[in-house]
Amino acid sequence: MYEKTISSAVIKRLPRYYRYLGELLENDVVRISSKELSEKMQVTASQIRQDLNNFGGFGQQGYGYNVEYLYTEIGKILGLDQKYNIIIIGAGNLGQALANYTDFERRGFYIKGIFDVNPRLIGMSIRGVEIRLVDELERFIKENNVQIAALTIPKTKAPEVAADLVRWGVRAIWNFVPTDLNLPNDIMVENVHLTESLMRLSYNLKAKDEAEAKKRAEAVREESGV
Amino acid sequence: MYEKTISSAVIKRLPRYYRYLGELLENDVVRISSKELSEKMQVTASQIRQDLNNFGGFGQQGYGYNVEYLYTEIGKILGLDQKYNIIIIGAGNLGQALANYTDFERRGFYIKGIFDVNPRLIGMSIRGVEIRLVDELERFIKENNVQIAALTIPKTKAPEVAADLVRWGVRAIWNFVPTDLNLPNDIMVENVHLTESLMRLSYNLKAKDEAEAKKRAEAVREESGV
DNA sequence: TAGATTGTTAATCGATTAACAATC
DNA sequence: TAGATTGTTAATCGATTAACAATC
Repeated sequence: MYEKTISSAVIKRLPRYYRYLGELLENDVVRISSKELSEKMQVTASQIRQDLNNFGGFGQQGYGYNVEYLYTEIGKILGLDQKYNIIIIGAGNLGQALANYTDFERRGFYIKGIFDVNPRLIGMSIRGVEIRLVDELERFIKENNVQIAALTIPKTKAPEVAADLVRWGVRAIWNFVPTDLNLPNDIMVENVHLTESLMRLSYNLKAKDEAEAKKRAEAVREESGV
Repeated sequence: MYEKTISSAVIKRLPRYYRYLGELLENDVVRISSKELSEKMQVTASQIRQDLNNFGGFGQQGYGYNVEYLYTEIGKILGLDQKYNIIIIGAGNLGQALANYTDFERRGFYIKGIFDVNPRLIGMSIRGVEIRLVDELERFIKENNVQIAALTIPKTKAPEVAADLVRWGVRAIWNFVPTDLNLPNDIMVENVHLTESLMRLSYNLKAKDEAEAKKRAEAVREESGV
């Protein structure tokens, strides 16, 4: 029996559907058609129906989708009906910012520990979560059923630390380090590369400037007679 | 004359090429073929050549690509030969973490100001950059040629603040707020949605668990005779 | 010159959109 | 029942990969 795997383009869109449905729910909207939703989200209705039907038929002909039901179902698909224990490796600015972000818990992601190599930070705690020395990692991961590790450490240390984490039982890495981690295939890696994100912005700014400069140059050429 | 616009799939890959080439450069590698690079980066050589040829012929038949030259050229394409002034709106944990991140300056992104509504924070400074009251935004943007604003404020305020920023001259928004900003087409928006990123991780964890459970179930069925 | 590797055209693959029968 | 809207198949579009002539 063959297992159809869902394309990553579809997975990327699911959280956005989830967000829009959550907002509709907050506004007490009971039902919505793919057409209405498509107008709000600026995608095609066809795409919404195709995407959802990868997972099942959640709608009803002639009616559309029940907002609450669809919201719950997408939540399940995304695994938000489960709880995940997270640790943060690296208690620098970004690590601390993540630890302070309260939104994750609402979705079932619980930050259980923060680790650093700097002994000065040890004992401090952020929102009740203690900062510990990395020496404790192995024991902590095993004892606390840690599934996800957020990596916010310097680039040079990242490959080694990531390999350790995996060896000790972590199944997914949320990687904020600007490098590619080469880990076994069954380990999930989700990259958040902030500098790359900024570069895309600057590309677009520059491309826009160049397009405008070109347009201006053409206008001048035309004026000066052809 | 017709202006070919580069697909966003290509743009997304450019920073990664840039990163790999930077590392090669650090290791004093002088030349590289698309084939060698493709093996390092785990993409096809064909894709590398296609991507680059959107912007020009940077290589040489029989030789490959000069690492330093290609690095510099991709930098120019990404607009990294220019300087950008950034402000951060929202001096919470994430805003402060961004302000502390020194890597951005290396790429030409200069954080010029941090703004908040909380008067208690005013006067504090992070790496020499003062936190100011949002009242000063309009004047500051105009006087400092600010092109990019990083948005790290609560969701409820985001649409209004974004509209103001654009009105006062900001051309690009680096949006950390979990919402879609509806801004004029000529304003660049780059989203960093951390919760969505975590959701993709949890999707993958769950999908993997389910696939394994299924496999186990099948194994049992076979054992019990068919 | 011979070998290597690009730049580019053609073929393939996958994702998006359109269309419509099924059905609530 | 008639109208609306889904689920799904077919058509289109775009992106990736393969192939190879050009050329260093």
